[in-house]
Amino acid sequence: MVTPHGVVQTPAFMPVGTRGAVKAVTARDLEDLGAEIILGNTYHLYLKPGDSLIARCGGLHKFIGWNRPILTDSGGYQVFSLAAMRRIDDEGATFRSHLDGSLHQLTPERAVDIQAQLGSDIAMVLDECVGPRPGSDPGCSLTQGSDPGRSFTHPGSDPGRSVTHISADVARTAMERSAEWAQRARRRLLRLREDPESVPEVIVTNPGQAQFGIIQGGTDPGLRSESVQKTMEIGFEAYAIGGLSVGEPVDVMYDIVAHTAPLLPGDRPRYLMGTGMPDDLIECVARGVDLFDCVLPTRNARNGQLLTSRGPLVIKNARYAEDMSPPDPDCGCYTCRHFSRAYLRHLFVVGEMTSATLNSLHNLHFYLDTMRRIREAIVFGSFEKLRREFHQTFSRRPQI
RNA sequence: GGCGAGGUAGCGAAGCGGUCAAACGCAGCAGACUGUAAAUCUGUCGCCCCAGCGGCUUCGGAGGUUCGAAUCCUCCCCUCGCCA
Repeated sequence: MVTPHGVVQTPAFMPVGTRGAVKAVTARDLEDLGAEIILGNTYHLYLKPGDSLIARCGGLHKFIGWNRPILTDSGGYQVFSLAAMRRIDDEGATFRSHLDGSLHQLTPERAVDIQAQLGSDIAMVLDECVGPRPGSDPGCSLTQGSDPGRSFTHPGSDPGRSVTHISADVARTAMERSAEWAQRARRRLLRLREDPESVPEVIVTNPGQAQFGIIQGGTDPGLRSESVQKTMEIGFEAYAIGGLSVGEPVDVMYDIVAHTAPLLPGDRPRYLMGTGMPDDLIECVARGVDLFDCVLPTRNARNGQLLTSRGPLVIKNARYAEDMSPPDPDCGCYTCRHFSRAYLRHLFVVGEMTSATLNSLHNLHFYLDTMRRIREAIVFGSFEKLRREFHQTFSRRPQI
């Protein structure tokens, strides 16, 4: 995949740096780990420090000291994850800021403008992501929403662990609206490309920015097909599969990927948004995916879970208190080369910041190395063997 | 030696006649986490078990009052503070 800031080998994994930083690690760490592209978030960077500020500072790459490719998500995921504090209508999404409670409207056009100012190499269109997890009442809150001014839940409240079904209605509405929004986003970007003077309030900091459309449609293959058709009619540099890994059973996710990916152009990267566990990566590569991002390696690292060649390892468990072996004996990362489980457990238990850093370095290494191995296996014809290996190591998690 | 305050589960700390195996916090133990409101959240947390509105032993110690005591009374032990 060729971008203004360099080439990305695919299949690729993008570490998530929502607010302009991959939590707990430095840009140099990421370079050393071999990360070729990272992800940033429109919604978060718009709220702080603001896209205009970043534009005035020369764009996101310069601002964060990362000169390799960046993909920015549109804020579509926040439409989903902040369900309790936003309202959606055809125009766009109105958010109650999670930082200070202020109201903000994110429209498809605005999401394009913000990303133009950020100057990422790949901009995502604003979409409406739906799934079983966040909304307390997904069946209706997705479209109606209550007044975002009053419905304020606190981070700790964790509203939606319970899995409910996404009604076909809701999935269709979200899919159709996403397609409308995609159309508007494309129109906006083309205008910025062709006649930037006509939009003086936007500083385009990366003229070579690509724009990806996003396929929605929930867990219904028919809706997915429709979404592919509508989105490809508009025409984007490439396409992403959204609305998965949002609480549905993993097998359903696999099936939808298997259905959807082959419908997308084979000569363009197919991006599966927000996935997944290590075995999900290889399973979805097998189904045609080229690009991934996921907070799992970094978040789980901070929460004490290491992903290793032997499977998940919860470093905080008491059994590692005096275990002087490395987290993963087969891993060559900085953490595994230098530190023991006993020490890493201690760092976690006492809450040292280094814990987050060392755990994150390991997990990111594991993810990036997994992608390297997948690429090699494809070239050398050992893909199925590698796939079996991952399947055995990360055997199916129990489904709800 | 005198006066005062207090001794509750690993620690801190509520409770002051029944609904108390005892709130809450911490520590401990386990789990969750998938386009990051997350260095977060959830469960568990006296002992036993066939895990139940189950059994057993608890609230410094010993007696007592009461149908019933962590809660009331008596004596004792021990901490801390002030004064000698």
